[in-house]
Amino acid sequence: MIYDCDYIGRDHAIIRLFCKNGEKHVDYDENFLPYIYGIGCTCQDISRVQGIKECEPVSRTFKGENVDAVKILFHFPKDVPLYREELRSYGKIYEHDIPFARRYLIDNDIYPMSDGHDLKVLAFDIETYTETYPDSRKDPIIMISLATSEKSAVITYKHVEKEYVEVVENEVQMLTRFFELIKEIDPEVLVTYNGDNFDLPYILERVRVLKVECPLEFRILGRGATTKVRVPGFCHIDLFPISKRLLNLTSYTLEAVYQEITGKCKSKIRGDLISTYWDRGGEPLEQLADYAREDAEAALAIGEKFLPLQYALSRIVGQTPFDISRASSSAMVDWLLLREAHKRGEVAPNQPHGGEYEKRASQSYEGAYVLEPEKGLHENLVQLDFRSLYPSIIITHNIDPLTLGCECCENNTSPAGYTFCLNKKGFIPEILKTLLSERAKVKQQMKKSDDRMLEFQQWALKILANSFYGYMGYPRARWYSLECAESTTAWGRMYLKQIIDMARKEDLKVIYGDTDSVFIKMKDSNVERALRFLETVNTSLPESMELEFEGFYPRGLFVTKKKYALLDDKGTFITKGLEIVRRDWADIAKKTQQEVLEIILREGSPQKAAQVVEEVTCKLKQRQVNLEDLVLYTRLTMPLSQYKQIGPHVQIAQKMKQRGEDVGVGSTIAYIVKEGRGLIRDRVVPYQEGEPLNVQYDADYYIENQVIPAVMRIMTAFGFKKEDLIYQRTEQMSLEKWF
DNA sequence: ACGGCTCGGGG
DNA sequence: GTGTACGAGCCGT
Ligand SMILES: [Mg+2]
Repeated sequence: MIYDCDYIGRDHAIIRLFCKNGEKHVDYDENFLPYIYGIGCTCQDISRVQGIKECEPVSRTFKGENVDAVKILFHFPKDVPLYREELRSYGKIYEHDIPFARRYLIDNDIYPMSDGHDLKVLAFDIETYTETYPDSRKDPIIMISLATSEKSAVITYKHVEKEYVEVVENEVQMLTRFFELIKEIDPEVLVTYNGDNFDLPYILERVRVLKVECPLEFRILGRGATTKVRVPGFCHIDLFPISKRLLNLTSYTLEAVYQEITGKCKSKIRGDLISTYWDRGGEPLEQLADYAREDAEAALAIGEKFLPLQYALSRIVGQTPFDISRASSSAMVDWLLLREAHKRGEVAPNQPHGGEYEKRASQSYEGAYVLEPEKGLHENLVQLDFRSLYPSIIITHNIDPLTLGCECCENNTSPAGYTFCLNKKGFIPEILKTLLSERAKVKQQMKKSDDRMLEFQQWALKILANSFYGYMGYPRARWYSLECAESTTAWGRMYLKQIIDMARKEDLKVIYGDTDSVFIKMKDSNVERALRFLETVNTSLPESMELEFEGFYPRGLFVTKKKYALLDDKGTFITKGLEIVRRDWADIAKKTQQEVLEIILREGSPQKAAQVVEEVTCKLKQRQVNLEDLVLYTRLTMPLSQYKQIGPHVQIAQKMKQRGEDVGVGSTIAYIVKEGRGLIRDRVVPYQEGEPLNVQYDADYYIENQVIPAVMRIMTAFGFKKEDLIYQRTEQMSLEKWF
């Protein structure tokens, strides 16, 4: 099984395949050469370019048509970008931007992670001595924690009396010991949380500053926001980008992700306090060591959850887990198609060039159909969903850049006005069919076997199949086609509207519908009628399309399009689009919103929810709330001088700086809005934990700009106005009653 | 409603 | 590394 691939050499590339089949070993291949394709030029032209290794005529297809192409070979991968521009003057060039190791896997029909996944995983994490924000040139690393499935440990250089702590003399020795341990443990996979952007570049810099002998190589690829760190010989997986892709959370701190996955809490020591814990020694130091260990253990736990899916995707797409774990689903589809094109002798279209990307990115088209909900609280809801709506539409209607625009299949014209030929094979629909039938096979196997790998395999296949529609509208896609993307959603709208119409004709009450699902309100918990409706619908749908029973919900709250909450029959909450997510909301707003949702769904009482809001506004006015519930946090991400929009946090940072406080890039600004007139940004005061505020907070601001907007997202569904929710000392309502 | 700006994880 | 992110949410118009 191959878990990573790269190449070495200065003027001749040698491919390295990192394998483990029981034993670990490296395979080398020095007989593979970089190449690109040229179309519309001859080898005679090309051989005029000095430095090219070889040129040979080849027959290929391009956009499905036979073409005479030339295969231009180079001595070394990095020669490609060197000669690219010159070669463009002789004709069109293709496949000129494919990293060498990836090209190798594709051309040699090698699929990484193919048999068995018995890889050894080591998770690690560092703690640094940081007073303001981390500066790897001067702030030392003070602890390194490691975790494997067998044990966990912390290395440090202050005395800590804990059985898992190994104490050494200084930072240099700690790093040396860390490298030694990696060698001893001998893992294939290195797991970190945000290691691409923090831990690995930091360790590398410390190694340089301290001139530590380092047996590992860290290759930093891409600088800035897209930094990735490759450690040759290992597969480094950063769980942060994976967590962002796979989970839907309000924040993606290690703690939040760990809790989501395990249901367990872990301790957290704020970054700016770590140096204090270190300096104090004694108990705080022990707590710091515990925290460090927990971090590595948490990363390992998250890794155990996410790695099998990455391995499965890697094996299906045919690229290394290192690359797969950092790729968007559209990028994965691109690599999958590239490989399939190569198998078919098809030259791949180029990525957008010049202004093409911007042009594509700025194009918009009509998306899915969303039915305006019948607002309010409903009971006994049945949800019916199309099974893989977009994949089945693409297959049924043979939606593909190459089948687009035919004259023989007028009856296969999308509501967007594009006709797709049904008499020739489409590239994308064919691959999609294979993925779906693979998935069906895996699901069959799952009935006979309880191999957990099958579950991840079918999940990976599902993810990929569902990514094809988005791919066609993805501006960087090689097989980009706005017409295809547009036609897919157009047909989707058509089918969903058909279902809604049919349901209404059968006298079923449709409460809401979005993209591929409808919610039908039943008279009681008996879902018989909905199931009969399903059967009727399915006989009328095209063969590969199917409407399915998705679930029954005793209660559901519908506010507007895309904003609703459900309570399922197990008592679990499902909310869409309602919750305030960003941290520029104060806790009081988040908590009140949550409480309102709970009361409405569990108790079915919007009136009681309104009362709760009124109570909160009352407490705010009477200054009975905790200061911590009012604090707003925002991070400074650039030097103060660079801000074009002066938000409250920028304003306060400017003030703090004038006062001589150190507010650099990366500091988190905590602030409270105080009473007064004028712009909010002129009325912010910094908040220090535990310090009493010597000004009054602005109760009106927290009511009008925090609590009310947060709960109004929900309460509008019941016709409440904001005046109904704010506590008034004079009873306006009772006055009205008298007249 | 739309477009431009800002942010994220790590210490 | 023969590749330079991206999507959500807010604010001002
Ligand atoms: Mg840590």
